[in-house]
Amino acid sequence: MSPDPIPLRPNSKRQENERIILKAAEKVFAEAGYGGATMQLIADVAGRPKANVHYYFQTKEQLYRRVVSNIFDIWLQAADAFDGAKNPAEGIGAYIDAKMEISRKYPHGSKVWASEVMHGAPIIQDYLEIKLVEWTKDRAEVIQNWIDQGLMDPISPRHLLYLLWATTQHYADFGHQVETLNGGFPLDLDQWQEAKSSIKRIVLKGIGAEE
Amino acid sequence: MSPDPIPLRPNSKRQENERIILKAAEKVFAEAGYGGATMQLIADVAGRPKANVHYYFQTKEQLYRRVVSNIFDIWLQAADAFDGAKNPAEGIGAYIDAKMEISRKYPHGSKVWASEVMHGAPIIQDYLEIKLVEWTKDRAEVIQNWIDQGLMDPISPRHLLYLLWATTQHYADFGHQVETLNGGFPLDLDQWQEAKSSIKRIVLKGIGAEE
DNA sequence: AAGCTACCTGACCAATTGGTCAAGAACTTT
DNA sequence: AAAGTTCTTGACCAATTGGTCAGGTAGCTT
Repeated sequence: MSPDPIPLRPNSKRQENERIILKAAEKVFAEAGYGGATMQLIADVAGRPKANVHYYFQTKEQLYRRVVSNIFDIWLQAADAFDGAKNPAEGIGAYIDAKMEISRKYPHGSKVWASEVMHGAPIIQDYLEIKLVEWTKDRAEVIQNWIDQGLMDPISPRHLLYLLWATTQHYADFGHQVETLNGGFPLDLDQWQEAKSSIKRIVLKGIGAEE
Repeated sequence: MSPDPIPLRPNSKRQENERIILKAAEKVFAEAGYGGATMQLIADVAGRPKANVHYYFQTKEQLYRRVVSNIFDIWLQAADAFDGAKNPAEGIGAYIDAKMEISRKYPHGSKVWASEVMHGAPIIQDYLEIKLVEWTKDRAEVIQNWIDQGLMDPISPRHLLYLLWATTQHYADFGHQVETLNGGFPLDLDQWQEAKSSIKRIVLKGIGAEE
C-alpha cells in the first residue's frame, strides 16, 4: 500500500540529502515557527524542488520532529559536563559553558526547541514526559548531594536548574534582542566570554559554591 | 475609498468587543504562534463570526500588533519597581517579584512576546529599537551607579539584566515544561513563592547585594 | 545490456487561508 | 419617525497550503 522508499542500508546519498534538508528546515522553522514555515520555503532554502523534500520526509510533521529531536539530543548531552564533576563550581561552571556553546553554535535549533515547548510541546510530549523528567530528576539529585555535603547553599535544585536553562537559552532564543541591544551586531567571541563569566560569577557566588 | 469604520468618539461597545477579541487573540497567538494562528480560530474562541473580528481589526497583522504592544507595555511597567529603590537588594528584589507576577498573570502575553522576539521581531522592530534600547540603557545606568557606590559587585549590568529577564520569563514561556516537571500540575501559590525567593536568594547573593 | 532500486520532479489537487462585500439589524440623534 | 451611524454576518473569492503521483533519470548488480 505505502511505497515507503526508505532503503534498508542507508545510502550515503540519502544521508547527505537529509542533512541538507534538515539544516534548511531548522533555519526555516526557527525563523517562522512551525505554523509559519512552509514546505516550499524549506525546499527553496535547501535548493531543491518541493517534491524532493517530500521524497525524503513524507510530511511536514515528520520533518519537524526530526529537527526537534536532533536539538533535544544535543541539549541533553550537555549534561555530561555536569556529571564528571566533583563539586558545584566545577560541574555547574562546565554546564554553563556547555549550554552557552550550544546557544552560540545552534541558535536555530535552540529556537525551534523553545518554540515547541512554548506552544505546549504538541509534537514531542513523549520526549518531555519521559527523557526530560528522568534527566531532571538525576541532575537534581546530584545537586542535592552537593548540598548535603555542604559544598553549596541549600537551594531548591529545580529552580536552580530553571535559572541555568533560562539564562543560557536566552542568548540563543532572544538573540535578536541581545543583538539589538548590542548596537545591532552579534556578540563577538570576547562578548560571549564575558557573558559566560558573568553568569558563572553570579550563579556560583549566589549558591555559595565559590572555588 | 476605505470605509474606515473607526468612530471618532470610541464607543463603549467597540471597546468591550475589542477587549474580548484581543483576549482570544492573545491566547490563540500564544498557543499556535503567529503563523499557526487563524482568524477563524480566534473568532471561534471569541465566540463570534470571523467577519466580525475583521470588522474590529482589519488584518491579522493589526490584531497581532495590538496584542504584542499590550504585553510590551506591561513588561516595561515592571521597571517602576526598579526605579524607586535605593539599593540593589530592594530594587532588584522588587523587579524579580514584579516580573514573576507578570509571568504568573499573563502567561499568554509573555509567550506572544517571546515568540515575536525569537522570530526576529518582524512586527515590532521599531518598539525594540527605540523603547527597549532606551529602557535598557537607563536601567543599566542605575545598576552601574549601585556598583560605583559599592552597593554591589562590579558585574556587567547588561548580562545581569539578561539573567533576570530570562529567568523570570522562563516560568511563563516554558510553563509547560515547568508544569511537566512538577508532575503535570501548574505551580501553586506556595511554589510560585518558592520560585521567587530562590531566584532572589541566588541573584542577590550572587551580585554581593545582601541586605 | 538488462533489470532493479533509489532518486527526481513538473503538474496537479482538495482544503484552508486572510480578507471582502453587500445587505440588513440595532442604536442614536435629530 | 426619519435619517444617520455603528454593528453584524453569510456568502464569497483569489491565493496559498501540504501532499500526491505518474513518468522519468541515474547508478549499481547480474
